Amino acid sequence: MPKVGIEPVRKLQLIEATLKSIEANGFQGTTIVTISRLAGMSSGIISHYFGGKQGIIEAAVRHLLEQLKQGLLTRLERGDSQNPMARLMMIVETNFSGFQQSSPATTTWLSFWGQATHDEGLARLQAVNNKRLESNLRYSFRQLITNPVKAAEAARMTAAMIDGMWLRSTLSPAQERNFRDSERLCKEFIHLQVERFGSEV
Amino acid sequence: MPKVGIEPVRKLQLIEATLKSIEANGFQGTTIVTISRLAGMSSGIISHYFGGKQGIIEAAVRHLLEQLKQGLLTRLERGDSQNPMARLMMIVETNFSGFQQSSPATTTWLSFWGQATHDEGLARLQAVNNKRLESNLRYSFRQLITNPVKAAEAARMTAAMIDGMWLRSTLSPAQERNFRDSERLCKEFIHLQVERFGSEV
Amino acid sequence: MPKVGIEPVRKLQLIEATLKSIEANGFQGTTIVTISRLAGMSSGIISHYFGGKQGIIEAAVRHLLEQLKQGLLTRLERGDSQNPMARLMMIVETNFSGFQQSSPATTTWLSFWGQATHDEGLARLQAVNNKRLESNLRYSFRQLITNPVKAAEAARMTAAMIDGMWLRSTLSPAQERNFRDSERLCKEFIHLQVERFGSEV
Amino acid sequence: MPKVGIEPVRKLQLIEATLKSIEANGFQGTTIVTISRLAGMSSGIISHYFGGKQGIIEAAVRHLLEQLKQGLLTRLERGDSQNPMARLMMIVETNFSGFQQSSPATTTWLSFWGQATHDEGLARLQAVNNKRLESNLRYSFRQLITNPVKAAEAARMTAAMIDGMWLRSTLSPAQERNFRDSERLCKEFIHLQVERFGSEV
DNA sequence: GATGAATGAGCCTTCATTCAT
DNA sequence: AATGAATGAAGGCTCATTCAT
Repeated sequence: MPKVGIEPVRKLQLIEATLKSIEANGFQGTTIVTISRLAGMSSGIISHYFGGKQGIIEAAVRHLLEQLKQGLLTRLERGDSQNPMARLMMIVETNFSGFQQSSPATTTWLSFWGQATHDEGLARLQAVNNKRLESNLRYSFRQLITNPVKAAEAARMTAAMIDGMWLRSTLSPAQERNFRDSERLCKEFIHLQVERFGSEV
Repeated sequence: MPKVGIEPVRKLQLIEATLKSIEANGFQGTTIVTISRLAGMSSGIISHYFGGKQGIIEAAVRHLLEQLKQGLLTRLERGDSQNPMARLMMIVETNFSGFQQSSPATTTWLSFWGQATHDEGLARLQAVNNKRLESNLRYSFRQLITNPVKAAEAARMTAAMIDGMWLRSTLSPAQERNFRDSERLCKEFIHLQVERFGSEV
Repeated sequence: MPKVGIEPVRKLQLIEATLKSIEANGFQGTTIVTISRLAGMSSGIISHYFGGKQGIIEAAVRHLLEQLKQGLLTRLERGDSQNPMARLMMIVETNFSGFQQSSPATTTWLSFWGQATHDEGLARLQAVNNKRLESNLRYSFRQLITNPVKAAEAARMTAAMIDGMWLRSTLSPAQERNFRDSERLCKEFIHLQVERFGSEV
Repeated sequence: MPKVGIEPVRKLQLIEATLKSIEANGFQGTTIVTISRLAGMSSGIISHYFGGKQGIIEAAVRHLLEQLKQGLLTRLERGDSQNPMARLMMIVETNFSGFQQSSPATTTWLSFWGQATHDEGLARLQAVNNKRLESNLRYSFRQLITNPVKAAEAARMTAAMIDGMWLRSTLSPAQERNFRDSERLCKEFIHLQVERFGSEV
């Protein structure tokens, strides 16, 4: 009798081990062995399930992106997704939520980004994610700012500020990180934009 | 006759070769051999002068940081460094100037950042640079915004927006990069902050 | 009810899959997996039935040798096996018959030979086969050539020519292979030997 | 001061180690490690000088082919190369000379042949060698046998007999190998051909 | 009997480092 | 001071074998 459904389980275990390893050892320090050891499995299993190291790395990125996507969807379901300003706040919160669980994902993301410029597959995933954030923001800004050019610019600036806050926090010494403040400032920036340009109707 | 000062020349040539190699081959694709070949020297020379690969990488980062620092100093000397708003504009311009010379430095920076979270030496250098940008901005904002908390927040937001714009541009497909717009939006954000909080005196 | 005789069937299917795989992927490219997949069975079955990869390879060689042996027997039954010259022709035809069915066996044989010098089991099988060909030829030559030394030498030379023609054809580019000619020349050589030494009675 | 000419020396040492390893361990059993250990060097040296395992294997084959070629040239210089029959004898002797030095080359050749069917580079080298033998034989046969078709066939048959004798000897148990006899029979075959068809002028 | 998930030894390759010259 | 030949540890990958089911 075949163990039905063992494959998805193993894959998830290995992806989580990959993220742990990148957090602990960095992107360069992460090898087939560090991953498989963290997962409590043999080294051969990775090629078995993902075709190779490249495969599991991309799978791990997709996993993180999916989590981010689901995080926003969950927030939208719970809250007042019809209210544009509330939706903007949810977007910000979603993008900072990864920080609340210590710095695991943080380091991982940056490692991926650093790799993306020289890795076709990762670059594409990254580009999709970047566009999604900006387009999500633009959608709501347009409901608050009549001038479409201003709305688009507000979205672009907000996206940049979110990423910038996130990047600078990640690169700061641990004790100086203040994600709460970062999140607050991003939200204030959104309010500022809407106050300034929202009345230009 | 001692060949006075031959060492600094060699070192500079090697650092420039390092940056060229990272631009051409990526961080991973850069090896002792690719660097030394680009510099027209032997592979052993790198350990000789920098103690190892790690050494030349850090030296290259220091070189880029120094260039950034000098870029601002040069602009301040040429322009009206007494005018706070003019000085803020110069800071923005300096941080986007790297882009004007194609994407060499761009890729390099991101590679370094990705590496920094797991590299003591790089992390320290990066932290120093991050603080300098924010403190430079804060110094001028304080002359324009009376409320010191607001001035500090404006500096932090501006720094984040600069880095975020830079990051997103770097990760975007080449044809979509628009550094001019990025620079303009950062400047507009500064004006917006000053308009909004500058009159609160 | 015991499934009598299921094992021989499985074994034959696996041996045929082995030959197919060697033909398609080469000796090196043939793995437990390529074989078992071609046979539509699990990879574990091979160790189960043959004790390991080595086992199924030897079984496949035995299978080919047996086919060769049966090929001659069939020809002898059909033809005039009492006529020494006719029997010699049949031996030649049998040894070239493998070629008529494309190049499958061809590649396989050479792979086995290359392996045989460092594989006890294969070497023994190979030696048996070589001796059989020569002794088969000698038996008929003795009925045509009185001098037993000359008969033995004729057998040895004929065997060498058959193998040599076969080898050179196999190693030639596909378009240059001419098995018909090879077979004809071997037959002519036999006639030449008999003409020359057969009358020495 | 660069060690001028060290490269050819190292390459030759490594090629000889490769042949030794194939003789001792077989083609499959020959690895980067077995070669480099036999050469008394590190494993990295092979990729350093030959670009990889494939590179050193092909270099080894070229080495053997070159030896064969030079063997014939040397014989032709020493003997009466103008005499067609003498030249034919030299060709036979050259092709059996490898045997005199124990069975090293013997095993190696067969390993290469077995590999050639699945290796582009080896196949080409092998084809060149095969053609050379046949064309060398044909050249002399034409001076002895007027009928060009018969001369070509004699060349083809002789080439096949040489290879076949060689192959069967290699695959025979050591004690049964009789290279002297093999060589003699090949020579007798040539005489037989010339006796039979040479007078057909 | 039969499966196929999992193992892990062994392979080739890369590359920072060393050191005799 | 400078070279570059040589090293060998470490990486990713393959694949015959094992074994719980």
